[in-house]
Amino acid sequence: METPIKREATCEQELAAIRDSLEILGGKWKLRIMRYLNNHIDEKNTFKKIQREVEGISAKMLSKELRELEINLLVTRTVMETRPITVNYAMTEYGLSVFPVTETLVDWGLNHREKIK
Amino acid sequence: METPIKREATCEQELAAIRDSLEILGGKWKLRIMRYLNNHIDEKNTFKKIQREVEGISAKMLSKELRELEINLLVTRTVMETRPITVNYAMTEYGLSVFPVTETLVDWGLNHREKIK
DNA sequence: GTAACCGGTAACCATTAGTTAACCGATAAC
DNA sequence: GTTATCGGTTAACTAATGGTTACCGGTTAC
Repeated sequence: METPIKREATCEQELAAIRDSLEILGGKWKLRIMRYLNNHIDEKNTFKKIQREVEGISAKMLSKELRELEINLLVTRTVMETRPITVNYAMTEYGLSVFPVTETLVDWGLNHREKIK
Repeated sequence: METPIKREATCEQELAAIRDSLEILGGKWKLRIMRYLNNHIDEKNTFKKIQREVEGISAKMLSKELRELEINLLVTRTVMETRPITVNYAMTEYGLSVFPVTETLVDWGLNHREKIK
């Protein structure tokens, strides 16, 4: 993975950058899926397995979200010639760059739960 | 601001934490508003000023999003006795804890724009 | 033969998110 | 007296999100 370059930006550019990020990573499921894949990077992650572990997601949504992540080169989809056929989803090199985003959200969420308790 | 404690968590807990974070910070506008306020922390940030600078947001959405941020103790709302009356919005101490989240999204967005160019 | 697992898709529906435009009272500027 | 500013609210609407159920072909286990 290439080291991300630290960039300078005006407030306006920063807000546009957040908008761009959310266009690709926003919504209820994408960052959760990315985090799951990041936590299981050396395993085979089939459709059903992801659906079991990303709690609450329907087949329809999972299918749609994975397709969009694939289009944005964050995830790869590989049909495995097993019996029955399985499909393996994996993070790309580029997908790894999302890790800091999920990390800050995990930290914030854990901290928030403590705070409101 | 208290130093956030680093917490250990299972994958399941991490995904739940992301869900919690997104319940409060998710959607098209909240993180952009938070970033704007963070970048103008020592200024008076009136409703109209925020609306001008968070490009594209309507009065209705801004009003709704600020109300929700206020409910979650991330932002304060203060009516100023100026003529005409203005309303000042400011980040709370707790609101500052969102900074790392917006920071990673800014970085990712800037990097992504470079990448797809 | 029947049931179950895999990786989905299709149709339908309800809810939420977000946009647009008009409007409000109060005050100030011309 | 008219227009503009401030901080919104309201209504009407469309688009996007998401859930539910049923179903598909292919394969394996009983």
